[in-house]
Amino acid sequence: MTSAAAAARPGGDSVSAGPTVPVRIGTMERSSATPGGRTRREATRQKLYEAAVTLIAEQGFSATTVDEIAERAGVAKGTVYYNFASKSVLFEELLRHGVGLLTASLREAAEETALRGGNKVDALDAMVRAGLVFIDRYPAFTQLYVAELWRTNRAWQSTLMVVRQEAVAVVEGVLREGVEGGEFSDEIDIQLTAAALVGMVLVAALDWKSFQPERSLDDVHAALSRLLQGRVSGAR
Amino acid sequence: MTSAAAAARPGGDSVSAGPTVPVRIGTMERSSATPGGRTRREATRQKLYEAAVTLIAEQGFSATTVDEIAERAGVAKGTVYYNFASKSVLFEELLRHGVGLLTASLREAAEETALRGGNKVDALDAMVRAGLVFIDRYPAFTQLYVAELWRTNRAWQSTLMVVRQEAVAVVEGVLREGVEGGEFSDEIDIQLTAAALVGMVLVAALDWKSFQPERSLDDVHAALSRLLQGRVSGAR
DNA sequence: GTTTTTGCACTGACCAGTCAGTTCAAAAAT
DNA sequence: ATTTTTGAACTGACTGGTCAGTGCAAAAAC
Repeated sequence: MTSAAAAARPGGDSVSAGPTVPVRIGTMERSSATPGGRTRREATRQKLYEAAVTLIAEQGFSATTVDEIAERAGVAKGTVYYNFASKSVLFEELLRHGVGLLTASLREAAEETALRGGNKVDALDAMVRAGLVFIDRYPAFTQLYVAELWRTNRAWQSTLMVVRQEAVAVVEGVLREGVEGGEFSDEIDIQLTAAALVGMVLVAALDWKSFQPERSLDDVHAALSRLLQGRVSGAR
Repeated sequence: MTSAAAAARPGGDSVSAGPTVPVRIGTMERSSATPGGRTRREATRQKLYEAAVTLIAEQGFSATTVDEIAERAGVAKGTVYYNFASKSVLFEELLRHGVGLLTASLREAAEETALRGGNKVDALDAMVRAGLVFIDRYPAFTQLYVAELWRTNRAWQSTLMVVRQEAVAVVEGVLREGVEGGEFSDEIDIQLTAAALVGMVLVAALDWKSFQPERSLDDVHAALSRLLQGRVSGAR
């Protein structure tokens, strides 16, 4: 209710006034570090992310209840609201968190290839692999992300767009450098090609996880590499 | 049947017991053929499909209410339940309807290419175009389909799998024929490659519709053709 | 002693599905 | 030709249940 006002008001009257729901904690908090180095709070949030991501991937956002999330995370419902302002906010931060991991991973793959003196096709290939590794590790997140990406009229729409662009931009960057360096035709449509490549990996990987989960990552990677490098047409 | 309804009824009840809710009518009913040739019922169902597809694409299944669907279709809520057993059933039949259209379109593209004596790459290219045409015409359906495809634990899961397989099988068929005829390497992974191709078109097309809607279909098709035929690497 | 979590009762909005009743055009009866 | 009947199609107020979010005192963790 008036939690916003209470949160905005700095301490002072700690008599009976304050539920003081801290919606957002500062990064430099002095909150005691646990043996693990993380704050207790962070650990709880992580548990909630993990619970939410699988449930929402399976059922969708609206069909997943806060009670379910709390139960699977093994915490009380009140704890969810102590840590997140609302169900939507929990979801939004989960999206940011997840795509952040992916983007970092893609970027690292591209940079590492460059350092090793690989060409742009190598970089693309490394990013395909990084994408597969990510999806292999976080299949539920991927599922949920795909399900939400092209929706409209949702609260977290803008968050999603920002975060999507960060990830796709990494691919576009490699394509652009490839064109500038003469390795790729300058007639390619960078934006559309980037989207198509992402789609290729995304859908192939989801197909892999859904229908042929026994196959190895290397195996799947090899099949996609072949397609990427145009080694499909032409027998042998 | 609960006693509540009977208790609330003031009197003068009808003789026969049955409320007789006809969920499904026989095809040879005396259902009046309207001027359009379609039955009234069919027209109503079509309106409901159209209303449901956009709403669910925007908001998702659970977040879309039956009241909303009825309102947008311009019918009363009861009419929805007169025509469909439940909200899920409406959605399920909508899925079947839509994917049926896509599958037919893909099949036609492949067959027509074969008739014209085209090779398998031509067939693939024609199917890419057919996919784009479909998405161009039914963007909301596509959106909704992608959002639901990899979910688990949902009532319509099995329906979706069946219908997905029908569509993907068309692509797999062309790839298989291509391998058998020596046009494609026999080392390609048919299932995974088909999924990747579908993903390429799907994601590129959704990107097109979402972020560059002003571009023409031909333009987008050209970009994907280039990628499909491996004309990306290699300057010029 | 401060922060975080718990447990649980509570509220109010919202929503899927129901059902008694209405409409109306075609069929049957007159 | 006119009236009556029929029943598929449709209507919308209503119900029973669900769920996001609240409030708070006490416990646990730090």
